[in-house]
Amino acid sequence: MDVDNAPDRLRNLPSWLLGQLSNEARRAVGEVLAEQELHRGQYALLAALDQFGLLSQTDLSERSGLDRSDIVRWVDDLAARGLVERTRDPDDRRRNVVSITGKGRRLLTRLDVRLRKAQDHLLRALSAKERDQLVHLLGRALSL
Amino acid sequence: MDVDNAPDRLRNLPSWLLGQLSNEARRAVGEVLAEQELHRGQYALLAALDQFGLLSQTDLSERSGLDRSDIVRWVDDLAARGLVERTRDPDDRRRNVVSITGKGRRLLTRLDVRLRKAQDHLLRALSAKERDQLVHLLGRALSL
DNA sequence: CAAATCTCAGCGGCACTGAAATTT
DNA sequence: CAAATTTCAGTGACGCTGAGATTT
Repeated sequence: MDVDNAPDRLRNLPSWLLGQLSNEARRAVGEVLAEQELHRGQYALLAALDQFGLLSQTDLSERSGLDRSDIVRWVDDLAARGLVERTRDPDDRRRNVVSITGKGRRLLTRLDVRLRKAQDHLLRALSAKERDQLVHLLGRALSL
Repeated sequence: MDVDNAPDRLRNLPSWLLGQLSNEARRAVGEVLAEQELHRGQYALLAALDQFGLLSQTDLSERSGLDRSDIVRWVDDLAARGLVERTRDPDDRRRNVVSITGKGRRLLTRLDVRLRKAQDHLLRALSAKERDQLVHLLGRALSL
């Protein structure tokens, strides 16, 4: 995509720019994750479980930005593959307690380098400093 | 979404940040466009036609970032509503020539203020200067 | 009872693919 | 013939909704 071809109304529209770059990002990350037969949502779940330990599915939703409904499906699949474990919370039997397994952790670690490379390539038109700026601005825009 | 709840692997992953903010942007813009019964892709087409005049559908795809296949569907609908016109190019009968109508132009203009407001609200956590920085960085990242 | 949590079925927007049809 | 353009049918990932079941 060369943004210079786009009309001014789109070139100056943050939401359009975000959408275009987000599409490229989705494809780039998707290719890396596909090597491990992971979807992006599943990666988000593993990342949250690795850092925060035991989580209910509601907590998982908050941490990962995924919808409660999709959590169910992703966890089903991850559990079937031995990457996470799901059990009823004995203290509050409405809740599920989800945790990552060693196998899941190793998978996460294995992905780190490949994902960082994909990000660098996605943002190859920016300097390292500019990439940091972008991450910072996106984070601020989302912190409400 | 509060990015602070997210694990570090996601908080520092440009593609995840882009996806999250892009989701918010899609919803915000979608609500504005829905008032005029427009989809985002249709807005992109109108914006390109308004600025560049007559375009083939292949050109429209390059200008708008939409897939060739979706162009067909959107133009079908826009033409049925009298917002654009589609005719065979007499000089090269493989091509369609698409143009915007007066009605289409007026619709575009009517949307400008509402869309700008929606963008401002989407990025309300950022200062005006930071918004410009963000647009600048996104544009650079897409210019390859 | 109300509220919280999970589950399940399904919808709609959207990016994309592959193949056919037409024309150059 | 090969290449370009449009058209068409369909797929898959994804965000999301609404309703039901269970438990507190």
